[in-house]
Amino acid sequence: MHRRLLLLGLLRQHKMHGYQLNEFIERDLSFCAEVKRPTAYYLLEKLAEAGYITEEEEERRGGRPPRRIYRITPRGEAYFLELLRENLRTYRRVTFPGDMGIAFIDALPPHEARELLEERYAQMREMLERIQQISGHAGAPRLVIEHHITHLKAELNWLEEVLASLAQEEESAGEA
Amino acid sequence: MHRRLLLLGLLRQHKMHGYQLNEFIERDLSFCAEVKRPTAYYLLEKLAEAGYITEEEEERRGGRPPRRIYRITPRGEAYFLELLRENLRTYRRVTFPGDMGIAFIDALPPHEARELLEERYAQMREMLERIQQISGHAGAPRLVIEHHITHLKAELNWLEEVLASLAQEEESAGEA
DNA sequence: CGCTGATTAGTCAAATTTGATGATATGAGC
DNA sequence: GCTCATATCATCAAATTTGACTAATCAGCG
Repeated sequence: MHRRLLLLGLLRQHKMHGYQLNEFIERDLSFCAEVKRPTAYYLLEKLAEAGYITEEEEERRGGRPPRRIYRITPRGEAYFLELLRENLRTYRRVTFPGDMGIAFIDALPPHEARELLEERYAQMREMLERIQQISGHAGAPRLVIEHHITHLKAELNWLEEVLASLAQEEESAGEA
Repeated sequence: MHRRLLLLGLLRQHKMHGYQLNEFIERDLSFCAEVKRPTAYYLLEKLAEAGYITEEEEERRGGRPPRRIYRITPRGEAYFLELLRENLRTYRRVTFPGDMGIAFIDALPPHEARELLEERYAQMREMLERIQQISGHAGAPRLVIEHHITHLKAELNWLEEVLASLAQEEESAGEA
């Protein structure tokens, strides 16, 4: 449902055609939202079927696919608020794909595990910097950016501890 | 791929039939892994097709569906290590469904938003406690539990700030 | 001008994921 | 010894998600 909420929330601000919507999501929200192009078109169709948005076809010059302009309806507005309340009210836990590796980390020698996780660590640092850059950039919601910054800092801290404990394992293995 | 890694990782420890696997995932790993029953069966089939695991049918008394025992193969072992290295090496950003609500929080009066988020906050606290309980419980990987604890604490902190800023908005709105 | 690479706009087939369901067995309580 | 709840073992149809693709227009340039 959070994807529908996103689409409705954006259409609520301005009517738009699909491409615009996707551009915006990819450029400004890719750091926090995961909605690929075809998914967005799929959902737009669903939302239109359900009467939450309207599709108007706009003639385009040439043989290019005509673009469709989506606009939220009053029912869509109401649905948006419903989804919004539901979203704010409930906590949905996230799962970290990266945890699966951690769960089986003992399958590798500590030395190798540490090297691999150091690459991961570097990528997390980069991501943090990229997000801190966005801060100025309008279009991205401030609170969400701050959320991701908080989150990434916590992730970095945790990973530092893991790395430290791996270093210790290496040491005691070296002694033995 | 992280789901395949999980299945292979578990089968690497013991051969198992699908039901057992699913039981374990639901009971001990649901806090960190999201793999529903049918998904697991689907992936087991795929892994078997690819030769990473073998399926042996075991006759069951009565008319119950026969259970199939899955066992990892040497190729599966190699594939597991490949997936494990890849998983440890790369950072995959997570997206928070709950951010979509935050992004549009201004659509609600601060007062209502705060009330809703307070419910969310309570659920997060509960989740934290539940995870802290697991700590003793064997079967769940320690590092992953600690990861989630770190994460949840950071989430709680962040949400407290959001709540505080909403309270402030309410106040200044009250004055006006 | 004619070519190349980017941009615009959206579609399709295929892979993945899940809610709902089936059918039997086992155990607890009466 | 009967009934209802729960456990065992999965499958199916339907919804969702995405990688790959089409096909036209446009901007730059030698």
